[in-house]
Amino acid sequence: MILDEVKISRIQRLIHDHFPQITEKDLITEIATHAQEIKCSAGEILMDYGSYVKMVPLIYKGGIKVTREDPDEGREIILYFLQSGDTCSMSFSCCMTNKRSEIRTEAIEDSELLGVPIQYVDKWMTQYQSWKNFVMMSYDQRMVEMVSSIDSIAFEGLDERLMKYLEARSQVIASSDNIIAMTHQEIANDLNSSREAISRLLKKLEHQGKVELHRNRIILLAEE
DNA sequence: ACATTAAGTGATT
DNA sequence: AATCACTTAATGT
Repeated sequence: MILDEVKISRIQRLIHDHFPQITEKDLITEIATHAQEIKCSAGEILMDYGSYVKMVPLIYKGGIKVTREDPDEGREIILYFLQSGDTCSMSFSCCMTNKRSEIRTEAIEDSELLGVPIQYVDKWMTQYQSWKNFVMMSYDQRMVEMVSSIDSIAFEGLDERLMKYLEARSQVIASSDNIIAMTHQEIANDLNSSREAISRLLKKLEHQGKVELHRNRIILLAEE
């Protein structure tokens, strides 16, 4: 079918543009043939705590936040953000071991991704060097982020965590100009803190000239 | 003009 | 630093 060929070459381009680590031509063709194009809009939950994972996502557009949740009293804490070029490492370990998801992933803006069925994820590991590298690299990257995330929680004050959060957030969102469209309450939820605390810290950051505050939106000002 | 919701503030623990 | 109670301000109808 001509349509299929169009689809395949489109996906090949996507991989080429967003996943330069993946190099083998055969591999790219395989991804293009077997992967599913998935689109989701902001706010959609892609994977929830307890659900089985049957796809590994290759994100090429948008932003996704990965959170851990306390089942009692819906407290939530950010683990990391995913954006174009990223994949969810947790999904590897989940689908390899056929365990339920320990995390929740939620689109924070309209996102697009390629879903690779798990049987191929496994198969390509032994077959393609660059796939193996890609998987290992993303594991490594995520581990580093997790460790630094744990550091922030354990050793840093809320103020530093907030600043990091804002920076991470503005990176993920393809912001026209560092505008973060969120309420203080939403940020507080992500950081497992209270709205008032966030408001006060944001005020401090504003006095330091690091942000500009408006209703429903925070503008991150460039550092000197 | 009014209601609703976001944000700011002070006091309490 | 969390929570409460309250005020002030922005926004939608």
